[in-house]
Amino acid sequence: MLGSDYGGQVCASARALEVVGQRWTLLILRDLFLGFVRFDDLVDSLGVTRSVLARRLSHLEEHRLISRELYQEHPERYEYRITAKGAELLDVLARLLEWGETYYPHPDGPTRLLQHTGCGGAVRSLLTCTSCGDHLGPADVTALPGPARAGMSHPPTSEQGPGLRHLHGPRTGVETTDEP
Amino acid sequence: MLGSDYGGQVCASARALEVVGQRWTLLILRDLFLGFVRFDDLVDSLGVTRSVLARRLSHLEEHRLISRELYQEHPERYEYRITAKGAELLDVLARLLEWGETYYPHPDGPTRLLQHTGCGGAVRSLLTCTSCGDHLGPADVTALPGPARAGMSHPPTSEQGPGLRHLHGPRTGVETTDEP
DNA sequence: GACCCCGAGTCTCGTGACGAAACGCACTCG
DNA sequence: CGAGTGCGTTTCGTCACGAGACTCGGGGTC
Repeated sequence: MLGSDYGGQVCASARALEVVGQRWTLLILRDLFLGFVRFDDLVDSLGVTRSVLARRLSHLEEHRLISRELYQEHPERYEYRITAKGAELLDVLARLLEWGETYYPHPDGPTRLLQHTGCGGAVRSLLTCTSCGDHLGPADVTALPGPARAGMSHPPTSEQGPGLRHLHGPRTGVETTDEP
Repeated sequence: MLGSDYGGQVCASARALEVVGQRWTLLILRDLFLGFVRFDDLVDSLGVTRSVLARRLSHLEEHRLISRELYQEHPERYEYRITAKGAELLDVLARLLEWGETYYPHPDGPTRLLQHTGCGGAVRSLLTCTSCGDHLGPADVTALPGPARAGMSHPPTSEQGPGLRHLHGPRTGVETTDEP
């Protein structure tokens, strides 16, 4: 499953998902961040098949989200490091982690915490307005077509345009059906 | 289910990806946010197969990330709305969008912009320290095992622990190999 | 040298998810 | 009555994945 081609899509999130949207890819980056940097460590930690892992690693390297570093010659052995480009996806993982902890919590409590290395505080990924600096909820955000999208497809049944107006207020709690 | 099983993983991001990690799922949520809320609109907008779309929608509804709303009786017709639970993944999409625009830009410029509905400013997803309030880069963050992970697997080759110490400084530019 | 161990992939094979496109259904409209 | 609409479902071939054996280069021990 999870091929990587999303056809003629113009939206940048589709292009991002063509690179990191395949099965295991994001989890591999998470593990690299956690310090699992060698092939067999990744296999053990993730439970991914060796063949799939090899494919993903070379794909990630091709796109320069990771780099291979020699850590031993005779037998040549490489470990994998996240590049800056790859590291910028950490926010995505952080948000996914928060979301998972919220709606599918582990019975014994959180499994991972992110900490600000400097001050030791907890780290969250927040939607932030670069103009007024406020932290926003999903309902405070409107999507606009950018320049590259002049006259392209827009929602047909425009009785509800872009946005989430049926959810009201920031960090809304409506229908917050937490479930096991 | 549906090939989305990430085995015995304890980490919450794996659990999150079991729900939204399948092909098309995140893009479906994006389109719902943009206002494509009916079946055929989604098919046209995404280019996804009808059968796959139907599977994804019912999976998303099962997990209460979306809800079906009757918009016409005789023939019963439903449209799909994002719930608050689903809307909280908007951050993930926002970050993915930014990342895609940065590293795989469309020749004609950005394709989507996110705007603060209140003040009109641009919206970004930022790692934020809840204690000191700073905005952080990936290299400023350390991952800690939480309570549910007492004595579980940690990186074996601990010569590099969790974190990204080989990238230095916030929002580092090292190796920022932008490429076509 | 004989033997086993290690880490990092590669190969083979069976299953199952996906893509394409036709089909079914319930209802409206002319 | 026949055509059109909106929403799925079915069928079928292909391709990606999971499981696990296998290869390869080299080290350690005796």
